[in-house]
Amino acid sequence: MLTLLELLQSGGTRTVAELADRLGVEGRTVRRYVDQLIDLDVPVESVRGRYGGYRLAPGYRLPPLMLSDDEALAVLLGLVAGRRAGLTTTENTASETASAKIRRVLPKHIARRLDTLLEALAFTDQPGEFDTPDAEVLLAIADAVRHRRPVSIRYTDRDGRCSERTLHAYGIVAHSGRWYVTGKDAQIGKDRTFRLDRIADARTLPGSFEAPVGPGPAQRVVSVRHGRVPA
DNA sequence: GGACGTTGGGCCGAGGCAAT
DNA sequence: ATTGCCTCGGCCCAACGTCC
Repeated sequence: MLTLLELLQSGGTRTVAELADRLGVEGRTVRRYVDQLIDLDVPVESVRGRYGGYRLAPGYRLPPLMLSDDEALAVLLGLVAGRRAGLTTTENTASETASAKIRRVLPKHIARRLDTLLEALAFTDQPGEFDTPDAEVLLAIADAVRHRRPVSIRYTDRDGRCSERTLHAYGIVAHSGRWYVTGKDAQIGKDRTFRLDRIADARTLPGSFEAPVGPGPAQRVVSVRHGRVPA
């Protein structure tokens, strides 16, 4: 299947006969492999009729990923722990579907051991009900932090008041199951901390700003939570 | 519209492999 | 040794798209 995926990634539309020849299997087997790739959410498109064949949907360039048993286990446990700690985006669905995909291709003996571990595993913290941030917002702000570019955000505060703000974002912090962004509110000229799940939209703006001196983003958030910096 | 090339899907049998 | 499951190959027919 991975060899088939590599052939399709080389571009163009390829017939079953050509793929079967390259793989050294029968055409019927190629169609079965394609079915399995589609089951794994690989966007393989079929084109009927003369000059038809199989091809990958435009833009799909994810390489075949080979993980050892231990690596797959580590990724799954990380996803489980991240979900439990509230460190997910888009209402947990991306994390859950990623887990399901890896779980689906795990060897049976590893899957059994994983299930055994998850049954025995307990967390000392009580599960929280966290509002997860929008993935697009998270990525846009991360990009603004990295390139020191101002970012325009639409923010709803705890009282439900909505406002447009321009932020010089210093960094993103995950704390107690929530995501925060720290930075200078350009309108009032003061450092602020915003909960990411309360930001509905984020757009990077032209220009740049100087990196602040002093504590990092995490220390700034902790200061906010202890009331030493206006929130 | 018919011929042709191609995919889609069902069915069956052979062979490999693990469990019993 | 037997059984059950899975993969693969072969065959068939239907459906679809293109070409003449």
